[in-house]
Amino acid sequence: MSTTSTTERILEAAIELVSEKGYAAATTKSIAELAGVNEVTIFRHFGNKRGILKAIIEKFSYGPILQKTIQLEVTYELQDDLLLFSEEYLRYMFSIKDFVLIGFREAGSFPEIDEEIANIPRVIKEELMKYFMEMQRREKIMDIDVEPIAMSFIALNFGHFISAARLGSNVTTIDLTELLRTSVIIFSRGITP
Amino acid sequence: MSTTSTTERILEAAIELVSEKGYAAATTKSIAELAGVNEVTIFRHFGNKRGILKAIIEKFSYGPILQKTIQLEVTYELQDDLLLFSEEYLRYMFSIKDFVLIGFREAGSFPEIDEEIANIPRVIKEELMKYFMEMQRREKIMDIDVEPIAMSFIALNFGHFISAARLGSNVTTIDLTELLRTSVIIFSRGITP
DNA sequence: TATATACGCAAGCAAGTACTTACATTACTA
DNA sequence: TAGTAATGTAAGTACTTGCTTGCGTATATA
Repeated sequence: MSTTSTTERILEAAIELVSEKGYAAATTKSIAELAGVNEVTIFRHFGNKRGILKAIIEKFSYGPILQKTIQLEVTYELQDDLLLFSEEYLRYMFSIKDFVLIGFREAGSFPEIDEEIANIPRVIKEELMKYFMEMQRREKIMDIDVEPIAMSFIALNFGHFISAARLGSNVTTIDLTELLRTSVIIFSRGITP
Repeated sequence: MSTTSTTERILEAAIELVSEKGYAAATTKSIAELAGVNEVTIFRHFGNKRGILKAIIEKFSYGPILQKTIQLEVTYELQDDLLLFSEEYLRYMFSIKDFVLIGFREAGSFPEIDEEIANIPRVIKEELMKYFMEMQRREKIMDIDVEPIAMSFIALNFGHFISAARLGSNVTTIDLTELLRTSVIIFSRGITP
């Protein structure tokens, strides 16, 4: 037997299958098979199929990780800070990539997921706005409403994430770090007074 | 009876249900019901369930991608052009929103969709690159590789689209046109020499 | 040693699903 | 008016799916 707990193995299998095929198409039988567990064991652990997804949501919605991720060491050098943020953001998003995918897929049938997914940009927006306001105080960026600035920067990074995660090299062969560098340069110049 | 053809009514119902619940959860019975058609009629028209989705893919892949705006209405005033492009892009994306959603959901089971979805940014990228190169010739934007510039601008707009389409007002209450204006201003300044 | 806990295995059930077949009905067309 | 194409209706089939039940087995703990 493997070292990880049964519950954990079932969850991992479920995450993989649901993110790949969707909730309905990921049968309890296939999940059990991938987890190397008898199908009955799933029901003993989670009650019913919905229970698996509820457990997945709980597992990922452990928010503090996100909070920690964005609180980086700021130097108040605009370009450096934004690049660091972008890199950290993408690292985080890739670490929860499967969950984001599940979120986009099953939001209709599981409203709780929508809640969690929407929470990510909300938290990030607040943090970014604080940073931009401080930068305005130091007169290092333009003096306009910081919320659309923050939203735009998030949109930019999120766009890169989806592009890399779902389209891969189907659209461009430029690697992600290179793309990030360019877009951060553009954005920094764009909000510098 | 309604004026639209039976085939069309079935397709519309299928698009609505599949984009909302996913392919597996959208049963032929429910599609028939929504279309106001007997279930058997579906099989007479499309052979089997997969046939419906194939028809959906074909229906969308024949539509032109953006097309008109970029080539015809450019003024070579950077900010004006980019804003016009952004608005047109979002209008287009919203018009095929359901299809994009289906694409993200069922790409795993229907590789043909992935092909079509990836085609959208690819075509747009080419168009944008041409424009940026012309702008470089006119010395109106910085002289760096145009591909990452184009990719960044697409990422930015795509991010706004997803944000508006899936998160709605859960993250920000600023309306989309306002957001677009700010992000275009930032981007324009960012690539101006 | 005795008992509880966790899991596997086999069988099965009720409900749903995609899909078929056979026949009746309507509407348009030659 | 006769015939053809498109749809509805009814019934059914083969299969899958989530879930349950009953029982046997291994491991750990008291």
